[in-house]
Amino acid sequence: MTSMTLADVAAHAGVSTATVSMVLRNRGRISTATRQRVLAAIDTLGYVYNQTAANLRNRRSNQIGLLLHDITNPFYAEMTAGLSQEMERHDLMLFLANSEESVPRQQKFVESLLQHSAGGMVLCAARQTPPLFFEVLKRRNIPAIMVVRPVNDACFDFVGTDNFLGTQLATRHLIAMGHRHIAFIGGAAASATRAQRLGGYTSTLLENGLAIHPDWIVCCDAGQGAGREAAAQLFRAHPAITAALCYQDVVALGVMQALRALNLHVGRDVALIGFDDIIEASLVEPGLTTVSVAAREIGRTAGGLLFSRMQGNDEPPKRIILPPTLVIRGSCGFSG
Amino acid sequence: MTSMTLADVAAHAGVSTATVSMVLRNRGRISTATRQRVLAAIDTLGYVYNQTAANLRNRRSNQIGLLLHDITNPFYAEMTAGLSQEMERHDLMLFLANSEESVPRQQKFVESLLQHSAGGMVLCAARQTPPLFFEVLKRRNIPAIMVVRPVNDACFDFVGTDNFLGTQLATRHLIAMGHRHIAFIGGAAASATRAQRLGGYTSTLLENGLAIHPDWIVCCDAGQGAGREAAAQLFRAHPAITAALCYQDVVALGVMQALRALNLHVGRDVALIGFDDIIEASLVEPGLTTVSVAAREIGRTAGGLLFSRMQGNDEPPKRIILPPTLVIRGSCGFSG
DNA sequence: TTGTAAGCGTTATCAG
DNA sequence: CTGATAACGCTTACAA
Repeated sequence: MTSMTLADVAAHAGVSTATVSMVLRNRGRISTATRQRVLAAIDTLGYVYNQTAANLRNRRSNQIGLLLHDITNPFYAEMTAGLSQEMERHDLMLFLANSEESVPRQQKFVESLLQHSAGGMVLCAARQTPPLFFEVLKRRNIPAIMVVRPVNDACFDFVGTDNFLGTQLATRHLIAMGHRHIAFIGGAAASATRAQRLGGYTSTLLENGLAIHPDWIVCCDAGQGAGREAAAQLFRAHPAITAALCYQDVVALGVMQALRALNLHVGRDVALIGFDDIIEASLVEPGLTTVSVAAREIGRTAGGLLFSRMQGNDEPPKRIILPPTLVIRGSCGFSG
Repeated sequence: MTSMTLADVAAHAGVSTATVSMVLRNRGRISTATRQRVLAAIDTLGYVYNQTAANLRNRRSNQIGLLLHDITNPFYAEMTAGLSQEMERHDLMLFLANSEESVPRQQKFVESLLQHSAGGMVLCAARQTPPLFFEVLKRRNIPAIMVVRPVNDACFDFVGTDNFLGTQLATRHLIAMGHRHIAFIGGAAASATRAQRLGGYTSTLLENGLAIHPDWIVCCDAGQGAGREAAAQLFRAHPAITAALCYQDVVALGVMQALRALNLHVGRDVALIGFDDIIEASLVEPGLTTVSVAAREIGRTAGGLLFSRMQGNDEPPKRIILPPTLVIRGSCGFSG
């Protein structure tokens, strides 16, 4: 099966390549008669459209890139599903790269996207990304949407959630449940997102006349194991703590393990709230109360925005902040 | 910044386009002097290689596709990370699609891959995929590796785990713990994977002189709720059962709930084993003993094999089966 | 070692 | 409504 070209189809149908191209793309006026002939020819020849040639000719491709740092994190997996769905609606192909926080890998991926004349990209940039990266990207003026992790550069569109409000909601809930000794576990010290979440927590404590104990605020990596370690230390050192707000659900899951090992019953002895609302949050026993950021929705929204940019939407850069909601399950106990 | 071409670089460096192309690809003999000049020109002009043009000319692209049915499933996310890593090592771009078990979506993705002259693909096909799909794929002779879900067609490479061995290990463990009344819960009746897992279970029973009770073998959907329902019925109808092997961890989690409702203590009154080793398996109380498959490794292996096929490796189709291991936690109690 | 030039398969412009 | 034809930017014989 030596591959057929537009010219072969044209010959077979007795028309020109221009006509075939127009039929394929529903452009221009083509009589129903010739359209039928062309379609028939395509069918009998088993013709496969060559998107590469079209992309070359158009100087732009129908490919977009998604850069993540950890596809293994359920939150990002969920977001990816949302984006993928949206991309498919628009007949766009999705390139995926997993930087694992490596700046060179990220750099290389973006360069590849440029080499492929990608129509745009959705980025959740690695933490150590140098400002120059964004400068260069800007100059290329290819649509780029930042997600989840905001960038100190108002030139880029951003889709994310309101971290501050999220932890405010969570902290208020814990206080309403009667807790006065609330810890904050997780996140990387240098993370801007963490700063916001921490802000929602501390400000709510202060608003309610509660003291802030720096010792009750600990960082840890985004993993179950890290959460477990951190919590084990924390709760041993500070038995007064009766509730914890976790930077992420995965951390909260680790904290649950640690508490169990300490013979503390989550939902009765200690209240726990996570952030992200990953699937696992509803599966564990007791269910994890958590701040839901609609990961899938972030993906869909970013996809929609990117598509509109690719269509030429040149409104000023937007920051779309999806409101978080508190999903209440059993991990904080139940109020009367 | 109107984009530069190879010709621009050539002009700037005072050489021909052929020379520039060779420098770019490290082909042919180029004197160090001209190579320097070319590289300098590339640098000063800010030239970006046009991979699309190259792909058109080569009639083949450096793009490969990954089709999954659910990227949201931690198992597949992990596998994706492994594949992505491997692809990057070989400078291949990864297209991702999430079929969500939709045959049309899957079909469309594969067609897109063909239109993009993809170099190959890794597929975990939707469950309802018609045989014709594979027939057509075969005729295109583009390298395609099947993962996780085997296909009734020896023409394709396959990378997956040894389901049979997995349940053998699990069943042996239960027998070694003294169980003689072992049920099998979960999976879809038509699933080939289930057939294999069931085979490991039944053959091990027979090997050990134990009878097979068809009534103790039940299907259910891949969800906690389904597992709970199935188990509730099963254990009420057959109180003699002292152990259950579950098709998946998620099912096992549901079974745990059902047992709890029946006031049966997992790990003491009833032993339970799952399959997959998802995160939750380590979180529940007691921890779920389960068969673990190295998801990331499956991704890496599939990537390596695909790459070798793209390089022209034309050995007969392979079936690479990665061995599962039994992860022992508390759900079967502890021996001596 | 390097240059010339003919494609790769599509799209768009301009005639007819 | 349809046809002829020149790009798009790179690769690769074949020449020099």
